[in-house]
Amino acid sequence: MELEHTVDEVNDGPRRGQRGSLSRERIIDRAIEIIDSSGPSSLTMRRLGQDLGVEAMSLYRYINGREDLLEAVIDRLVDELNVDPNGRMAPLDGWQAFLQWIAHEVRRLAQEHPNAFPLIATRHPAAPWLRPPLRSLRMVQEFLDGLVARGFTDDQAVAAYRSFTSFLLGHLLLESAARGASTAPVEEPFNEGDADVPNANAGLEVANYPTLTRLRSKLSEDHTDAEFEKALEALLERMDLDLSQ
Amino acid sequence: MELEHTVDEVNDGPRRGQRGSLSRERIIDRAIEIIDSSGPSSLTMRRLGQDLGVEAMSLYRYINGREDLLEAVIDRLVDELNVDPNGRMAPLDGWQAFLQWIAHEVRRLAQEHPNAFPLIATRHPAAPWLRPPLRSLRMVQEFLDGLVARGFTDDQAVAAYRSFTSFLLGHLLLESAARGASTAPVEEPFNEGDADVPNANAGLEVANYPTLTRLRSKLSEDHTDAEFEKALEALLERMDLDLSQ
DNA sequence: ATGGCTCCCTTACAACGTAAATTTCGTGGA
DNA sequence: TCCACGAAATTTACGTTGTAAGGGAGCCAT
Repeated sequence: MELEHTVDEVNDGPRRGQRGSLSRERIIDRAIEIIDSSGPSSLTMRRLGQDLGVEAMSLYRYINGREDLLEAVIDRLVDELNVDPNGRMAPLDGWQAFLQWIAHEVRRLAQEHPNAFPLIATRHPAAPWLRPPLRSLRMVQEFLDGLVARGFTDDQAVAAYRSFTSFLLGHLLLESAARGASTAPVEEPFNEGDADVPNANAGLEVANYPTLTRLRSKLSEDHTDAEFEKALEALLERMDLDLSQ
Repeated sequence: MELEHTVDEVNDGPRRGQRGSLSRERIIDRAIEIIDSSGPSSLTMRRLGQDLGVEAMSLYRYINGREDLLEAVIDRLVDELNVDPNGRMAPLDGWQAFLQWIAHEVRRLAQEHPNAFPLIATRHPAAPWLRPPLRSLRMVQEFLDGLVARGFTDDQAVAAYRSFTSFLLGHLLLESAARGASTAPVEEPFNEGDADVPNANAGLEVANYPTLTRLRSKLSEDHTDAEFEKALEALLERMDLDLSQ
């Protein structure tokens, strides 16, 4: 292999190919870009190395293997969330505004990285009591602190953590699955036209289900924004009720 | 390879090793057992073949590749759900009882297959308007029919489908993640004691977060049952309110 | 110069999914 | 009884993956 690589390289990091061009940061960044553009299964050590102008094995000086890399990707994404709206929560807005802020922060993350969100949602966190998508120690600490500082008891804060994570996970995972399906180009190889009896494209099969045929267009409508806001409001109302009980 | 295989074989299907011992059914069954016991990543064509007393390539007569197998596994699991409580919904209980029934059906599935549920939850369904975990045409049809038959308008039924799936996904995915973590033996290889600076076991790191240390035991408590019921009731109440608005 | 870093590359291997060709075997007609 | 035939399972092989192990180039202080 010559100084200039034979394969096309995608991006120009700082000092491409030179010594010292690599760093854990740069590797993770690039990994996120790959996942964003074509899903986690397309993130290959060799492909990642090639994108960084380096051999695959070079990555192992900064990364403890592929699993470690995925963890690092998740941590990076989660860490860019700002749980505490006004730094060290000075003005202390109400807890509802606090939760609204967090919900929208996480939602923004899910929308910006629809292909990465399933990772955040389904990989086992470091501790078993951490619940995706609020799955970093710092985050959970700030979450609980934020609520306690706004009048929640310990038990109420913990209960809120549980319902809130369930809520976020359900809504955002389905949202990002929808977006991911349109974004990801090469995720599912899909059945190439096979002669045998594969379940043919669902488009034909749906004709056997009259109710589905009738409601198909309604089912395809996209009201995600409004639904998210509605459901979030409902959750907050319920929590308010539980608090004053 | 002699008549009796050299490797230990796990199970006794009908006519182990004989001709005709294989079938799509048996393959899928075995695949589910493997996933249940050690997670999807441990489901290997070679391992599956070996468990069935057969070479890996033999499976391809009945299955269209690994992706197809995973789809089949999901379909099988989802198909064993009985959406319609009293066959062809004769007595027509109220819609709340109807949704309660379904919720508990799906929850039972999630609890019986904690390692498989993430698959059901995150793999793209056949049509983009299908939302896990209610992701089969038959199921959604029966769901919508059930609600319409109980007085829902089309729009209300579709809206219910969306909130209901979000609810189920959020709660059950987190539940099964918790159970799966204790069940799955060999999923995450975990860092073996590395001399370098990997993020050490989270147990030490948690000391830096006072609120977490204080609430750790509370966070580890398991109230999943009560929480699920509570949240389900709250969802139904909200839907009731939306209906009468 | 020379030893010792750090950083990256080369080589190698086992495990994976699966295409293609081949063997094995139960079965029904001659 | 034999044999051909087709279905079922195996054999072989290839490309791709993650990664262990060791080698070598550049640089620095001695």
